[in-house]
Amino acid sequence: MSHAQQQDHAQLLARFMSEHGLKSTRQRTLIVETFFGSEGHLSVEELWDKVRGADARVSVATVYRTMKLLSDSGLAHARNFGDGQTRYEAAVGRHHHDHLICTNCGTIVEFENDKIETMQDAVARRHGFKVVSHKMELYGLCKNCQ
Amino acid sequence: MSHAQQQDHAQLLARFMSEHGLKSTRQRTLIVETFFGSEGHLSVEELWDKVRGADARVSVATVYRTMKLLSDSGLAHARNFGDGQTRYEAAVGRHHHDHLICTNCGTIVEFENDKIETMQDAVARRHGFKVVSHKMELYGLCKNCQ
DNA sequence: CTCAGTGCAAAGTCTTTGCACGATT
DNA sequence: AATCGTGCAAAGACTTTGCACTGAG
Repeated sequence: MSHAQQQDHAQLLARFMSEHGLKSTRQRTLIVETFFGSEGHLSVEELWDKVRGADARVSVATVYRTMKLLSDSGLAHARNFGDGQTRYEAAVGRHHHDHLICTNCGTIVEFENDKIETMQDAVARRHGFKVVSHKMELYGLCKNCQ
Repeated sequence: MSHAQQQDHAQLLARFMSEHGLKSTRQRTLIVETFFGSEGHLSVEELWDKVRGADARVSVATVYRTMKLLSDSGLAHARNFGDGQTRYEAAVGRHHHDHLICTNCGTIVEFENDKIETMQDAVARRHGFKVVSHKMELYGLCKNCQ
C-alpha cells in the first residue's frame, strides 16, 4: 500500500472519529494500522492474531468493535463468503471489485469489469431500483484445482 | 407452483434419496412439501414455523438437517443476504436468477440476465477459473423507498 | 473531571451434534 | 432385524454486551 493511501485512510478515519466524538486509543490505532497494512480479506480472528503479535493485551471484543467502526465509517467492507465468518476488506484507495472464489482450495481472486457493472445498473433501473452497492461472487475451480 | 414442477422436485428428491440410501419419513415429506409450497427465501426459523402449523412435534434440528439435504441434493440453494441467517430458495423448476434487494424495506426482486452471465464466464475464463455457481446481489433502494 | 473505550466473561444467535428412542426398508 | 431418522438438550462457532476499570480529551 502506498504512502498516499495510508494518509488517505488515516485522514478519513480521523475525520470520522472527530465527527462522531470518538477517541483515539492505542488499541484502535494498532488495529486500524494492522488492518490497512494487510492484504486480502481478513476474518476478525486473523486480524486479532496479527494484532496480538504487537500487543498481546488487546481483546477480541475490541477488534470486533473497531472493525464495526471501520465498516460503519465506510473505510472497510464486510464480506461473507459463506464460511460462517465475516471478513473485512479495505475500502479506501482502491477500486471497486468483485471476487472469484475457488471452492476447493479457497483461493480468492479479485477482478473488475465495468461492462458488467454498467449492465447491473441497467437491470436495476428497469426494475425501478437505484443501486447503492452490490456483491458478485463467482464460485468454481481455479486453474490448479480443476 | 405448477403440478409439473411439484412432480419434478418429488421425483428428483426420490431419486436422490434412493441413490443415497435415505429414508422417506413423515417429517421429511412435510418439510419438503412445505418448503416447495412456499414462495421466496425462507429462513429455517420461518420454515419451521410453517411446518409446526401442520405438525407441532417436528424439531428445528430436523428442519436444519432436511434443508441441508435439499441443499446437498441441489434441490435448494442456500443464500446469505447478510442478516446472519441462511435462507433457502427452491432450485428446481425455475431458471437461475439473481437478486435486487432494497436496503430500506427489505423487498427482494429477482431478475435474470443472460448477457451478464455470459460475461461472468468470460471473466472467469480469463483468470483460469471454471465457474460452478455464482451469486450476484444488487443492494439499493426500490421505487417506493427512493 | 467526564465520558468514551477496554477487557473480561457472560450471554446471544444461529447451527450442529451425541445419544437414546422410534420408524422405515 | 438392521439402519437410518428424530427429538432433545448440550455443545459449538461466531459475535455482542454488561459492567467495572482505564484512559483520552
